[in-house]
Amino acid sequence: MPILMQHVAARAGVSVTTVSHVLNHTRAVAKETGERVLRAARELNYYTNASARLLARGSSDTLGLIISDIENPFFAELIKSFEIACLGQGMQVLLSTTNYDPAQARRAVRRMIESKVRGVAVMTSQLGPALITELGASGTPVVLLDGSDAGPNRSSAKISYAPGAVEAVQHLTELGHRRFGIISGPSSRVSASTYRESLLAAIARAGLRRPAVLEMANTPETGAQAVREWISQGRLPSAVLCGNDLCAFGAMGAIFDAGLHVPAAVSVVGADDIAFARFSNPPLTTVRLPRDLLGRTAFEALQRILKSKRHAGRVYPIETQLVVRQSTGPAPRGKR
Amino acid sequence: MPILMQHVAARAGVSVTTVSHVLNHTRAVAKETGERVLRAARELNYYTNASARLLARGSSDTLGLIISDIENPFFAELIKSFEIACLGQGMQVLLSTTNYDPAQARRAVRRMIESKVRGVAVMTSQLGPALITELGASGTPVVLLDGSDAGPNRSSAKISYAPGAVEAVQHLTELGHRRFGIISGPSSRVSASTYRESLLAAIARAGLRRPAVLEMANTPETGAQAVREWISQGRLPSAVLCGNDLCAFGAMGAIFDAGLHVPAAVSVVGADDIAFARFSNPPLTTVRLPRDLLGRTAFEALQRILKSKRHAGRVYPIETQLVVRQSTGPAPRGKR
DNA sequence: CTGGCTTGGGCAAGCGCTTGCCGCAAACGC
DNA sequence: GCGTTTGCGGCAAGCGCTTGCCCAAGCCAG
Repeated sequence: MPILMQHVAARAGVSVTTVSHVLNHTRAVAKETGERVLRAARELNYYTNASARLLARGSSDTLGLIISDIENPFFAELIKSFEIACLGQGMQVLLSTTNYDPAQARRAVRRMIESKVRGVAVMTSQLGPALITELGASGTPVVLLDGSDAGPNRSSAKISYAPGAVEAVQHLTELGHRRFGIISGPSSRVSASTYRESLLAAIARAGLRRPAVLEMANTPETGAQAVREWISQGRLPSAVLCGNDLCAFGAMGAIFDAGLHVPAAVSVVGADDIAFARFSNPPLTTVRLPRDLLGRTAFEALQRILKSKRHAGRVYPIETQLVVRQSTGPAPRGKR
Repeated sequence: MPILMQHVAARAGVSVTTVSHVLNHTRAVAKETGERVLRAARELNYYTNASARLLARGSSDTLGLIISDIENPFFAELIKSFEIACLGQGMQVLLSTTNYDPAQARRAVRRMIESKVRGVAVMTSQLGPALITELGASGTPVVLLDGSDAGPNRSSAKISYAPGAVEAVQHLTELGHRRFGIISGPSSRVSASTYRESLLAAIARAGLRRPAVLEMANTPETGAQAVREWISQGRLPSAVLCGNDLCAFGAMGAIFDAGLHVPAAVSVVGADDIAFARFSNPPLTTVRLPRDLLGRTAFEALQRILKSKRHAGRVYPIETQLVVRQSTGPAPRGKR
């Protein structure tokens, strides 16, 4: 039913070999012949059969991208920068999400391998080591987000939270804050606990006592819940550091709901710096994790592995940085 | 190099035929044989070659999804609900974005056709009629977002903005507002102009004079710009209706920057009801477009076409609805 | 005139899987 | 006791494209 290469060949009066070569620019063809082929293809509305091509070629021009939750704008922005980088080099992106579900993660990995992607960027730290190993065993180059060691066919982006965490704490102490609170993401997420530890270390180094730490889910709902909890206990810190921006939004909302003002009564710091952070009210001070850089880096890391003879991987450091906006201000008197 | 079906067959002591049938549950096989095959596959770490399978089968279990901008949370949420619906039925999603770029849109469409997806949900109204026709010509079932007529192999979600628009205007007039302003999305987007017209109609029906209309890009930046423009002309409306939530956030930001208060000085209404609308400050009153319903509907529409003998399409109405939160309030005295 | 090169293009063997068709036993029906 | 199911499983022909190998013709130098 569909138009095949043979039809194009017939119409152009050449063999399928020639059609294939013309379509793929894969060997010199007389100008006039090439034009005839192209014209025939256009007139017949020909589409190559991607699977036949892939099967014959044995390798695709696609890179896989595995993320956890597409609803989190952080990932959305990451996807975009990764995609732009790919498209720019004529490659395609095959996206799969895990939604933090191990079964879905397994399927995502299988899909990547079965689709013969050239490499995959695993932009979630949720994918267990077993799955990573599986990818490795299949010989697929991988870029990880968990800062783990690089190796053959494996690179890794190591996000260093320390600089941002230190800046944030310093910023806050300079504003007179002494009583900190941390609303951390779930410890099961490596990124979450790493960030929390960086924060804790920075606070300790500043000579302050250990802050209250609540482990939540990094969602607006739980951010709000954490604040309510503190309030009900009568121990709301004057500065709260959140596991991500979403959580910070929820926290700010709960603070307002309690009749308090940000930053007059309490300062709030987020993490990630998603696009919305600029548009919240007040605009959110946050520890920025450069998503666009991350996407581009993931792509380049993959490219580099693919091009290197020995498929050697590397660790790519990604630095965080504090972005000061208006959700942080001087500590309220007497409450410091 | 990779493990093929023949290897599994050899190890299980059967033919590739049997392996294939076991793996696909496609014909009865002695229990014991089946187990041997499965075990062999597991031990060898076998992965099906997706392209070979697709080529042999001739049809995939994948649905395409084309959206414009993944950074817009509206789409992210749509993707998620579509994906969940697909996964629930054992289908996969192939996502492509256009980024409002015609060239990329072309590539997205080609990719869908070449990948032999079973159907594609075109969740952007940006894809020109030419491309839609192209999809149609290839015999791919399609669900559109533009409310265009249904037909063979083509269904369409018709978003009716009217109910939400009417509710919004009514809500605002009940609060005493008389001077409206509309920050519309670009007329080139069908959805944007449809919404604007619905708003205009509702305002006219309320017996009010034609509001100021500014055509912008539906981004926070341009939302802010629109407000600044009105302020500098000294004609800021008491109620502003925005083309989407992003734009509303920008508008609210600009209003605050001008030292005014939302909703005391001016009421703001968004559109879409993205997740963030609940977490802005004040939480945004907005005309909700049910994304999750949209995603599910798109999936079901495709399924229905695929199952129906005559591949008949339908129009699926999607209703909007006002969600009142705190960015709207009584019109300021003397300014109504 | 001839051997070697270059240019243009066709033949056909795969790529790894699915599936219609068929064969073989054992079980069954009468 | 013999045809007929029934259960199980193999053979091999594709699916539509890519690509190594080969051939023909034209051209130039020797």
